[in-house]
Amino acid sequence: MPPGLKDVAARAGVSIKTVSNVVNGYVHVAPGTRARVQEAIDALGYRPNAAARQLRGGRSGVIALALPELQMPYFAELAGFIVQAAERHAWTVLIDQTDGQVERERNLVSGLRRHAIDGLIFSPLALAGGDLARGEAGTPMVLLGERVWHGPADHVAIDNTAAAGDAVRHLAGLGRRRIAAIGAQAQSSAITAHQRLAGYRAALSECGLPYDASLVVAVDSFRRADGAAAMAALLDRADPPDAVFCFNDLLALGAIRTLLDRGVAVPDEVAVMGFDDIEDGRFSSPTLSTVSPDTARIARLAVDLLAERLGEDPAEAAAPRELKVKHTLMLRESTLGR
Amino acid sequence: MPPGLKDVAARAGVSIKTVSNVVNGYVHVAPGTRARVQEAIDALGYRPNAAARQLRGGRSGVIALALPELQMPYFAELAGFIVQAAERHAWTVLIDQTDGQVERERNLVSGLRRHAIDGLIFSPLALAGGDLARGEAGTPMVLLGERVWHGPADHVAIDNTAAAGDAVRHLAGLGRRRIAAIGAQAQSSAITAHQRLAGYRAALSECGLPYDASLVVAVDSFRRADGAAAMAALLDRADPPDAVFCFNDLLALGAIRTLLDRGVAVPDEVAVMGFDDIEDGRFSSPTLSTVSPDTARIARLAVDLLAERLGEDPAEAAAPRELKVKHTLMLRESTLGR
DNA sequence: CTGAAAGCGCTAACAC
DNA sequence: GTGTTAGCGCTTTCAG
Repeated sequence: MPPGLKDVAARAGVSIKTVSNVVNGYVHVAPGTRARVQEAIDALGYRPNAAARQLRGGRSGVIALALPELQMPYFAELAGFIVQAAERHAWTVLIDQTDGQVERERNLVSGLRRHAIDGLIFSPLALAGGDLARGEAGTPMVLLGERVWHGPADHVAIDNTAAAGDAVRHLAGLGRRRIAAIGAQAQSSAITAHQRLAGYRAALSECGLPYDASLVVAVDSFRRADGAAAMAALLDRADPPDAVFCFNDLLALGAIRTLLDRGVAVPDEVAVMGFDDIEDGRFSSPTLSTVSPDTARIARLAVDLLAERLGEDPAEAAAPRELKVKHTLMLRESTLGR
Repeated sequence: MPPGLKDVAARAGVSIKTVSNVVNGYVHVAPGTRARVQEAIDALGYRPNAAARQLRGGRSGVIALALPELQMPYFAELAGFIVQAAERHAWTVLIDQTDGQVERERNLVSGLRRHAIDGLIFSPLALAGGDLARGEAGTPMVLLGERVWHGPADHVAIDNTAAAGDAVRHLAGLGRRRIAAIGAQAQSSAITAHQRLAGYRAALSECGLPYDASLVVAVDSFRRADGAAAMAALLDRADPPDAVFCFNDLLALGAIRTLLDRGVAVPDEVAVMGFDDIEDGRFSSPTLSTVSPDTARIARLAVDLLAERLGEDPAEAAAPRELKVKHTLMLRESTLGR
């Protein structure tokens, strides 16, 4: 049985309140008393009981981060940055993996969680906006990605459509004319894929290039293997593309692998762009040109938004806010050559 | 103010205990009563208060996972597997990043945490065994990696020394004679690096190859950039190696990048082995030969060990257990060629 | 099968 | 400056 406040109080010969004061760094404690209490604390190895504190005070000091899967480098990097940012607010981060399943995402958002959290940062994959109109009761949430959600949630995102457009314009600027896209998704709920596809189409027409639906390859998930398979399908065509825009870096890395396997030169014969700017792409061969979303900044903003919400009077809460984060193009060997 | 048990009780016209029974799935509740209570629960949107539950029952349903950094793919993959395994026990996982700093690792282990957890899975990097003799009071811990810890902690690990030896023997079996090592560490606390180095040396002598200290390159951390720099140093020598064993995959991928940059053929001129078998290595060019530790199994075992500890009577706790997990060699292009 | 009441460890009024 | 006391929301004896 771990020692409680009253054990410490007994040993120090003071009241429980005085111990509490010392523990919480209250100012008005006589130095002698403080010392005696501290001694007792150390001797007994006293640690405040987090559950009791929370029951009383209402806050757990824990925020949840819900994301599809830590195994995907982009989300792992994001999670790392979130944990770092949370530290500055003395928060600990709890991880919920949704595997991109609608059901699990729904549960999270509707507050069906077993554990007390002060806030939620949510990176949805499959979340259909409509059926989730009623937000989680009480706990503030910030959404990563475009606003597909019509509850009282803040969100921070880059402009996916514009970013995808930039990538395609870069490819077109290189003189590429048959630009394929890898990463379309069947389910209409895959908002990210839809936005990137929209950007791709917009940029194409803007550059005076025809839209050829057969150059758009759908994938089941955004993994290397999917990218590799999609690229193989593209190469099997009579008229293969001279460039590919992949909706994330993993797809691009998989595509490059297929290209090199088949002896196709990158970028000479086929240029490749990715999206996310994960570490892998900076050391792959060839290094990967990609859209860089400044993930560290996204993480910091998300955590800070949560902090603001927790600081404000719930009665006069500000309206949901949307923060746009700038993206940049990282141009490397997979489009520029060496 | 969220509704409590008593609100539900009032609405259903029963006592607080009956509601509690329904919530906890007690058997002996009259069907009619149950229905009425359930109706009230739904109407009010009642959710049990986790803090109060824990205060009463003692368990939080949360385990902590302490690791150096989610940004490193191996740890991200590990974390993903741990979260998955924890789900099967209805646990949520809370992440603590130590950045490999001794101070932070020490704090974690000595129980200086703000949040209530039922157990801890700890992947130490810099932890010096000696100064940490007294384990965390109460909460069970399982250590990932060799036993450098002399408190009451279980641990699960692969045999690093043997695994490193296997890697080097593979290289020697290919006819390589000047086998370098990248990943030695200055601090004596870096146990993993030491074990892999020991395996390297043992295998070398076993194969009748001389040990040349100048072929062992130390690094600050196990990142791609470090591997790239180390490889560059190796290539600048008068007599560069014909093979490199890197202490993890990131170092290996960095090394390969340098090799290709300099026009050195892999594996023809220099063969490269890594360690960890992260996803990246399966799609890199060339694909990476590596030691595969079966991370999913490690994660599952770690969580199950924790579960056992939590299930047992603390009075008659079993002695600390050590679980060895088998490793395998994944041989790919970076040593075998295409 | 259901109700009443005690108390988990802590904090915050409020006395002294 | 320090002590007393009343709950936070829940589970759990113990009665009925």
